[in-house]
Amino acid sequence: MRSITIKDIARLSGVSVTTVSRALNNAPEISEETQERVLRVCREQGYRTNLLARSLISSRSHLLGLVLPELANPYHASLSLNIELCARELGYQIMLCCGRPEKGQMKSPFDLLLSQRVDGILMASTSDSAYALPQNGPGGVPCVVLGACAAESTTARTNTVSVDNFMGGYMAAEYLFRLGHRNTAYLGLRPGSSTHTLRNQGFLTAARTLGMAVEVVENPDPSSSIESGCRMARQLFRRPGFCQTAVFAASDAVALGVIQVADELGLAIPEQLSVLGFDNIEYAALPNIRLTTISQNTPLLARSAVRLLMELIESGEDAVYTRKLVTPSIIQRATCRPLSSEEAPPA
Amino acid sequence: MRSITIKDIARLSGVSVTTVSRALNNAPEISEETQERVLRVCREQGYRTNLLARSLISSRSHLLGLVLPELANPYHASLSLNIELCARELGYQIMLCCGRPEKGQMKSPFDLLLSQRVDGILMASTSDSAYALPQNGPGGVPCVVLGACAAESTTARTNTVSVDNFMGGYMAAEYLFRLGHRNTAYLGLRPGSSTHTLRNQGFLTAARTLGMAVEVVENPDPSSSIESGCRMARQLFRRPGFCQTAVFAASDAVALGVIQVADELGLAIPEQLSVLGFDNIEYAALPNIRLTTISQNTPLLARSAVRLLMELIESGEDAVYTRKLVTPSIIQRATCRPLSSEEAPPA
DNA sequence: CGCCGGTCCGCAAACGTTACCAATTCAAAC
DNA sequence: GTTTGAATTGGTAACGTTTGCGGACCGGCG
Repeated sequence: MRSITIKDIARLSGVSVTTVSRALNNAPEISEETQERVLRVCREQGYRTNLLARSLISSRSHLLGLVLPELANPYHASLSLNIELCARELGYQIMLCCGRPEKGQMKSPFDLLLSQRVDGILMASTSDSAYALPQNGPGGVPCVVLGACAAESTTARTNTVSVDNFMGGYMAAEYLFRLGHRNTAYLGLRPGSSTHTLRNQGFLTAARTLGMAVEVVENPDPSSSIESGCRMARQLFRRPGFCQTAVFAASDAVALGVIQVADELGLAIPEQLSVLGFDNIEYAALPNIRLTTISQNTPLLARSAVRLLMELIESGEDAVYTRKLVTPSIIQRATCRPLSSEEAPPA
Repeated sequence: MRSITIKDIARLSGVSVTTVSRALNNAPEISEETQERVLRVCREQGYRTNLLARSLISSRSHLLGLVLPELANPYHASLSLNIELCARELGYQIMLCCGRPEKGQMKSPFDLLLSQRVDGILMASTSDSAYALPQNGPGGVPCVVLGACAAESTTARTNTVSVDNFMGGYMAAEYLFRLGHRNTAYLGLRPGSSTHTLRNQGFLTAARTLGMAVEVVENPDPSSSIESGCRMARQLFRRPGFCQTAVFAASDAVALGVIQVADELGLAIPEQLSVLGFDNIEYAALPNIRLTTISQNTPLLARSAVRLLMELIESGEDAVYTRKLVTPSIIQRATCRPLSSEEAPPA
């Protein structure tokens, strides 16, 4: 059951192990003839490099650790997938490790990954910051934190890649303005969260520049969900003098709440009200929802993170910390419509 | 930047490397006193075992390869998460590898994983069976195929773990019968797919036993989706003498289509029609859907698969192939209601 | 005193690679 | 004819562990 090694190949093709190694890594100092012969034997025997041994001696494992929060949402799924894909293209494998650091006697994800001698760590941020990175990085290898919440740790000594939430908010306002809307509402997320703050600021900044009115509705709940979207929508619709023709929900979950309430109240979307979301979660694409929304562009996010991590690994740089912002894009579906200029806002 | 090794510890605590090794693996042939001393030095120095070296010599990497299809859906996300969790509890790490075997010059996932010397491979089945396993397993290490479609490869020499689709169909019929329904419909999946066949057979078998009428609607499309659900629903509702009080949709996607069409036609759910799905996809839990459905129980599925793979690894058995079926469970939400016995079916 | 058994420890060989340094050949240059 | 140099190859020491075997020490027994 022993798998065949470089020694076997050497014996079988009548050369030394060194030569076999050279043939495999097509080193310059080997004759084409020998190389071909050796490689043929390798193929015949089904030889496979033992990467453990290679990593051991080169002290580079070409492994990347990926730390995920314990909950499985489509966002993280897509992130993981793209990360793996990009890493593999660049010659790296992904070692998975899902949250829950101190459950029972289990070691923390970081310890495990470091023991496996990963070359770097990619960490999808959790809102639950119960376990953040150890103070000075995970200890020895570079680390990139990835995702929206990463912005919160703006002072920490970490490398982060996240969506540009400010820009997203800005784009939302521009988009609605271009459609002709002049009276809009912003429905927020968990108050104080950086995601909320940035998207809000972006939206308000653009609105101010463009001269577009914004009614801000604060999220009453500690966490934002469809339910809190419902609550905010009801509150908005019942305000005296409600005249908004479009709402920007700071997350798709909130947008779904808005749609639900509008449905209940017989408010037609998009005829009477345009709704714009943020995140492009899977639900948004459902045929009976078709939510127009701002997409985080997970593939790009993933690629940027992997690239950054690569650079850190190659350079060995550990004194300078980078922060990348990825510009989101608008996914046009069916919940926003242009407003002709002579249309009066509803009473 | 060299990380500290067992040799450093040996030097620092004045013993041999052997002794340090024994202390770390708490071998019996070491005095408690020495062990404590060595371990203290390890802690002080922040020593971390180099698993590469350990794996190299023990020829057991405690690594499991996980092969996923290229598309990221919540089902696979949940699966991966649970697999990782379970594996870690049992002392194994997961090495991720996502589909797309022969894109460009990239090596196949299996080659990569085998080069990393994983102890076993877990493969989430794809409907796209373009790349199945190499004929005789992936070559050297045990492999478990996981997921619904796995049933199709019933003759192949593979170990599989999948949900018991027949039982699911059976449970569906029993459930609807117990609610009082006597006239039901079954809306199918891609014709010829094992998932469809088994769920259908299970449903029909139970219905026959119980004496419950079933109107079967075949899926017209090559792949089943919300749209095909819509089509089947329209076809059913327009049949002359339509009298069904409940439909069992063989997947949640199909069920969503049914709900949508019922909505359009003003057919109230669950008042006029009960709808039962299968899969418990994320959408099913949305507050404005609340689909009653049969759940695949991914955590259990994942655990079973990991357990099976472990057994195969430990035993070294490679001549007998196992097939595990996991019983699904019913998630009761809001789309099914009991029918009082005197209620007449709608005209 | 010699022997035995047990407890604790160290030496050195492995695991499958790569890297450094030398050795060999052969042709061209002096 | 000797030197130089390039091209190709081989031997061997690493990398950080684990493991088999043997040695040292000690207490107890005949």
